[in-house]
Amino acid sequence: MNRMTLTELRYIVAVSQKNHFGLASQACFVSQPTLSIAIKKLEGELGVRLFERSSKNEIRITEIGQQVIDQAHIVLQETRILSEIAQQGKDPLSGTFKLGVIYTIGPYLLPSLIPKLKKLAPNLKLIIEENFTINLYQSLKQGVLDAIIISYPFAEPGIETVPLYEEPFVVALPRDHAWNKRKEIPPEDLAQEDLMLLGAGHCFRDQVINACPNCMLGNSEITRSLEGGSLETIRHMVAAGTGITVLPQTSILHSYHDDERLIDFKPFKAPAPSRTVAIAWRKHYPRKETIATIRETIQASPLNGVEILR
Amino acid sequence: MNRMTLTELRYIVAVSQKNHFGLASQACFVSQPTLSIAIKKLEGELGVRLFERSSKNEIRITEIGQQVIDQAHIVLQETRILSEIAQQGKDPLSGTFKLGVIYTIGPYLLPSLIPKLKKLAPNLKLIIEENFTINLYQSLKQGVLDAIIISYPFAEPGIETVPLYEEPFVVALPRDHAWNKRKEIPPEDLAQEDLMLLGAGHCFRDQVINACPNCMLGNSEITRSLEGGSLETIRHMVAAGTGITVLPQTSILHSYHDDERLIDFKPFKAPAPSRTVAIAWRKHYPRKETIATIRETIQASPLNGVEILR
DNA sequence: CTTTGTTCATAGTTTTTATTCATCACAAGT
DNA sequence: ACTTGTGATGAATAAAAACTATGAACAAAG
Repeated sequence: MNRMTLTELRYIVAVSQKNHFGLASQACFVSQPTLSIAIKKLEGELGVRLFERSSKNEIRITEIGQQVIDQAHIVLQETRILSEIAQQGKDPLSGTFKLGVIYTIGPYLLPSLIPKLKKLAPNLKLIIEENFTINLYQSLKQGVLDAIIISYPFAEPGIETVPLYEEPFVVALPRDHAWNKRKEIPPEDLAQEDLMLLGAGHCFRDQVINACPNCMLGNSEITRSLEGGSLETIRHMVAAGTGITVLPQTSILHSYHDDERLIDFKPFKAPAPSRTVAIAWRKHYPRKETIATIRETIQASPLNGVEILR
Repeated sequence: MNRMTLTELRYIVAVSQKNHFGLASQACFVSQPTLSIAIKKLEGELGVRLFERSSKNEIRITEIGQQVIDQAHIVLQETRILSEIAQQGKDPLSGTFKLGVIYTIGPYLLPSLIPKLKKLAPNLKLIIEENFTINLYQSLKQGVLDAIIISYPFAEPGIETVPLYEEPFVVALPRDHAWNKRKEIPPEDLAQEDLMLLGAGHCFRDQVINACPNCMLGNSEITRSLEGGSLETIRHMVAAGTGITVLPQTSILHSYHDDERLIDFKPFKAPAPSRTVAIAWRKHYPRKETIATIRETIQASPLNGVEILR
């Protein structure tokens, strides 16, 4: 079982154009016998004579030969299109890229990242999903997402990560809070206060709990009613004087609204608790250059108060 | 410069369907390394990664890979169509066949031949051209016609002929002609009469002149005015008593009209002059079977009074 | 009637490509 | 650690495609 070849199709097209085996073979950069044999083989496979050869004078294309050559043109045209498709796909900054970001990073990172990427890679269609780490990981593993931006610790088999930056946590107090004269807050002091945290599932919640011993002892009803809320919601509640919270440094950049005047941000006492933000992808993901571009874009002009990690 | 292969396209389509190199290789009846290497080569040529391989679990198709595979489907589909076209063209009794016939044979041969061929080869589209031998020959040589039916002598370089049948000439007299009691006419007697002949260009004219010595001595004005006429026109004139003529035997079969009663047909004295009707084609013409069918059809039920030649 | 030139076909050989078998490296589960 | 399933790799082999040289057919010119 021997099948027809694109080369053979190129040969018969050349013969049909030159009306001459010798000239056609030159046009194909092969010797004349090569072309003769290839066409003979193709004719044998198809079971039809494509050309009428007369010693002198020109070649004549048979009726069926003309139909076959017309179709060969179509086949070759489609292969050319295939090459073009691949050619366009070569650009790592083209096509669609699906990026997942956890809830507690997205609102602070994306507003600056997306316009920069759009400028740097106008042909890259970026699709963003915000979700919990666990859901992003599932989507990444299944191939629904191309990369995700999460917070350490994050180590999964078959997934590679690179840290992007480290951002310290800060304490957010109402202006009239008793601590508003303090320069810095030791993490263990938070145990005394009504600390509002995000619901379960947010890794930021766990990180804060880890960083601040016993802070969950005074676990109030307010905290429970915050399940499903966002950091922004909690910030509003701080402004309203409901309690205090811990926020990532980068969220302060977004405090250009009214809350700003009603909230005091206090750094933690060194060593301040912090989180490491990283980008993760499947180990065998083929478009690593695209990820590198995103990574560089984030690190080239980092958000305020974070430390770039290389 | 190394080009993509249809086999490679079949491989990537198989992998996309099986999501598994091993299974795909089985589906293609090759070993797994064969398939791996072929795909690697194709990816190298296209400059894009088509599949994301993870050791465990299934293969994932990249975004660009999916586009390439979609296009590969199209290419393969078009090659299948090409094969089908060739398959249909295999039937020698399909397609178009252009047959040329000289003026003095067409009207007598074609009325019986065409229906027979239509029944025998319903898929064969027959196109008929009637013309002088010289014009038919030109068209045959140029490939405009596939075969021609002519009268001997006919020998041209690059053209093959096979005789079909031999038909005697007969003399056509008005009923009231002086010769109407004679059983047969010696060719040389025609010199005495007002013989009407076709115009120059008709080979039948030359054949009659050759067969009947001196018949052109009494070359009348009538004969000259017949330039451009047909045998049927001349026959009408015989019926009208204008003169006598020589006709091929097969034309009598068509004398079912009124002229019949007004014309006497007399055979020539043996050896009666005759013409050999033959079919001719280019030596390298590829559809010889089609010609054989036409030839057999003509010879299977010959016209009245002709002798089949093999 | 031979010679010459053109053209495609064929033979024999070489080079290139495709394929195979055996084995490796890797990651997941057990 | 061991086993299993996966694709990749290396060396050897089979298959194909390619080339050079030559042949056969034939038309045109001497």
